[in-house]
Amino acid sequence: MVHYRAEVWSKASPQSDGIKPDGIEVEAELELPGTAECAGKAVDDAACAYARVSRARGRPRAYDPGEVLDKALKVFWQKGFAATSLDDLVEATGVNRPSLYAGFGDKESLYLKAMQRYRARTDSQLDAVLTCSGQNDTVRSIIRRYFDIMIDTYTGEAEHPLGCAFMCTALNEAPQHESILEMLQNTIDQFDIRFETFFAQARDMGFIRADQDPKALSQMIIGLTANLGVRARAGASRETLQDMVRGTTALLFGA
Amino acid sequence: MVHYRAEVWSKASPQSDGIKPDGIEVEAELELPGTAECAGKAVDDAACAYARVSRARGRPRAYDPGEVLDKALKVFWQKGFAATSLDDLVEATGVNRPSLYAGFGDKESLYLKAMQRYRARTDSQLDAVLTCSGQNDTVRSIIRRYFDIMIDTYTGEAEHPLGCAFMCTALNEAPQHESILEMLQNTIDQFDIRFETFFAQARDMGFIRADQDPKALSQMIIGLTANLGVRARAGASRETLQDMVRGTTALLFGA
DNA sequence: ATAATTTTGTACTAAATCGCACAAAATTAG
DNA sequence: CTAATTTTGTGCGATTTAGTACAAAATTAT
Repeated sequence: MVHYRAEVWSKASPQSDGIKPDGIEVEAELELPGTAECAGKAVDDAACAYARVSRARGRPRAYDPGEVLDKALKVFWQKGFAATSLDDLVEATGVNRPSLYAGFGDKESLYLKAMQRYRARTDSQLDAVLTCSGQNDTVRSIIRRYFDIMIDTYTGEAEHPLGCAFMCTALNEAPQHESILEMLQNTIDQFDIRFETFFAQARDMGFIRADQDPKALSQMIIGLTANLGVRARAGASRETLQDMVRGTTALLFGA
Repeated sequence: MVHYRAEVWSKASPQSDGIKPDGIEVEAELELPGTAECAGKAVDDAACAYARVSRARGRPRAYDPGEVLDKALKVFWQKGFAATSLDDLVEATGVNRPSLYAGFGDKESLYLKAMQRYRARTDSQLDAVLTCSGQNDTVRSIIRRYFDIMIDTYTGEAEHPLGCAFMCTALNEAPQHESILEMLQNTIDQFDIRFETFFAQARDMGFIRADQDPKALSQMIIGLTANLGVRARAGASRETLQDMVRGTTALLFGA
């Protein structure tokens, strides 16, 4: 897959000829897979009028950044941040050391990027499931589908289940790495917002009892999620986790 | 504090003169703080008739093993297992490297011992609180006292709260260290037993509704505990955590 | 006192680790 | 075709790390 690069610069200098005036800083660079046309369209869609899309000059990258992040994530998820060496990452990604640095920064930066990808993936999965569209779905069935996704994530792929990547690796590093702490806080905040919104909606639509506080429900679901994420890493089987979900959601939302 | 050592051996060779017959293996060694008499009494209390209690020969230890484990725990709790170096431990404990090895084994073994101490401390705190003695206490008040203890543990001592030591450090290492995984599983199992027993009792005594499954309730409480342990490490204040407990316990057990 | 025993503390070794220097390779621009 | 640019890949250097060897120190046993 060939990649194209879009340089985006300030709208204060309106030129659409694709030539950046001197003295104007490039504000962002985007990696765009596919053909030049498709890359250009992506830039249009993003309403970046003052951008230049072109095949990057110089020797082309031999790796796909997304794939590399996925491979790096696997290693971090398994071994944790501190115990993962750059040699591990070089071996797992197939990208040599200076290229990793050039492409992703140091180990901490690479870890953050890999975790962002993990989060983005989960987020988009949850976006698809966690909306109270009304009608056929009950809150209980929606929440159970949510837990199905999380159980999949926590037990999937590897021979041994790896649990929740955030709890299992980021928690460990939080006191020593400010940036990781921030990412962790941010992730928790997003989770809170997601569920509080969901349950507030559900209550407004009459799907849960009025005495069930959305914030408290939210904390219960997030707590159960944490519980699943921990137990998966401790070796609990998918079935065990599913049983947990059955019992607890019955308690909260009725059998 | 001077320490005494009790050698205990097989009851198959009944001699109470304190002299171990040749060919009989020493079965256990106990460290006993205090005077020789007090050490002897401890052995009596433990019904170890065939034991010899004496001041250990050779140069006496310059450190108290329990204090050293506490100091080591602090470091592991803060930095995690992998990122804690032996130099860190030497500095924190004041015990030099070969003495650490002689006294506690390698880093993994020291970590396990420190965590066992953490667990033992929590266990004894919970033993004192988590019994359904009936009468004045409601399940809700007992559970809230339980959460008070956990919040204390998760936010106490250090300037920045360190969260749950098991979730924050052992989870990270579980896939790479069989012994840590086992300890983690064991800890989870004990928690399950503790709460399932408690809620089963509570239900038998009519303190909770018959439709509230003890296993499900247990999972909810453990999940909330996990939630607290995570958020503490992410920087949540004691008050925030207490609010969480108020809301969720009200949801489960009534306001 | 002297021997036996155990812990302490210094100093060391071998291996691992992070991050980078530098030349070669691959591509675009002119 | 030549210059400019960017990535690749080998290899290295400085530092950190886990674990240990060994002599000195402190104590008990005889």
